[in-house]
Amino acid sequence: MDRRRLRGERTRQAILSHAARLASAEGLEAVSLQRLAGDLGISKSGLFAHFGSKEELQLATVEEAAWVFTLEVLKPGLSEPAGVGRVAGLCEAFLSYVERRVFPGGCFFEAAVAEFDSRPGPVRDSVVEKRRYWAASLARAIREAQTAGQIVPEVDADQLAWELNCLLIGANNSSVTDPGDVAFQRARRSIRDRLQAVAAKP
Amino acid sequence: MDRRRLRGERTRQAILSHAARLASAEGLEAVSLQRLAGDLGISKSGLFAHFGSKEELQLATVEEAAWVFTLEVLKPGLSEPAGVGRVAGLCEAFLSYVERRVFPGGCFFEAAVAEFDSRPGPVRDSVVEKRRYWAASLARAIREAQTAGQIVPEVDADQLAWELNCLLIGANNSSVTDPGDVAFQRARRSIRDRLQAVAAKP
DNA sequence: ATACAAATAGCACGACCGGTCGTTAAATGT
DNA sequence: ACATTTAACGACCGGTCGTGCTATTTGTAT
Repeated sequence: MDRRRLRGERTRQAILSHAARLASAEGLEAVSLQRLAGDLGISKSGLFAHFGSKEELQLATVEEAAWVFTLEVLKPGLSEPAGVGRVAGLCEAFLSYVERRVFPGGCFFEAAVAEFDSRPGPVRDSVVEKRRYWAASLARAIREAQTAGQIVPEVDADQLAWELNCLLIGANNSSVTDPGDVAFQRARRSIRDRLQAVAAKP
Repeated sequence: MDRRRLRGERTRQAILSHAARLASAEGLEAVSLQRLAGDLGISKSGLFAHFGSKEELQLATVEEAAWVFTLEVLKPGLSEPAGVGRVAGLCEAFLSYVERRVFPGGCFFEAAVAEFDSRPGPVRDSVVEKRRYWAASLARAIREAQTAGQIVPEVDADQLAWELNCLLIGANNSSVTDPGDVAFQRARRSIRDRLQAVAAKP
């Protein structure tokens, strides 16, 4: 029946979860089958049987990370009602996701895109697409806030989304380099100021 | 005498130059001795003899990249007289350095820090230190502009430097993902607007 | 021209890589 | 109870990695 593959599905999930967390810190390519299998206490061949190739494992890892990102960032961010609150909510959800170290190495996709940006192939395409979707979500929230009259219509939504995303990614990068939470303070302050500057007068 | 090592010094320079360009695109760890030697038409052991270990090769590569960065970004940026012009000059020099693909994979240090941020060791330390020096240079230029009365004294120089750096790095990241020069347009626009907003009235 | 040291090449090593194989043990269907 | 499918295993393959050790070439001073 449908419960037949339960056992295999569970180990597969465990593999992908661990692979995503590991890859965020050490890179997708650095996660070898041997290392992964050793960490999980299973054999390399047993692990490999779940995926036809290393590339398919990487693809599945990206999908797993996307699922986590949706759950941890997009869902809580979009739970805010449309408007500046939703824009701020998305930003704060991202910062919290980085700060709580949902992935030990910071944002999974920033690490992955840095690793694969100059390496064409399906893995790169998948990562880039996910990243674009995030940027588009941010831009859409800004446009919603404009039609709601909470952000002045003169601002270029895509430009503002790009700027906010730069600050978010900058916080992610700084947080893995600098100690303490100074990076998040800086990002929150910049984002607050930036949103206030474009807020429509009531 | 002192010219005896000329031959060796030249090949060493060729190795490091190629290694830095390669590493910016594919990562420091992905640059294998075999690949490097093959590209340069020399033997692996002949190449290896110039450095005692792979780590020393990586360290030397970082130093080489730092030298290039100084020449291509810091020097032209700091040639502007102190003030907002110097701040803008540093930003523009960085953008130009990325845009002209001095390193094929974009800014060498952004690629390197993303790869080594979660991998303690001398390579990481070196990269982080270089990056910090750049951020400090930017902050110093801002403070100079404040004492020159060209930027209002209320702004937090470190905060502004962090923001500008985020935009510069964002342009670097976007440029390897998105086609065309939209990333640089966005960055230049954001930086111009940001500097105008903090400019002291004449 | 010869001697000598620096620069490079040749070669082999152990470790690890992704990947394939046949086999075993457990779960499932009848 | 038995037959079949699935999950996991251990051994192994060819290849590449970084790294030593030794030979050979090459440039220069005498």
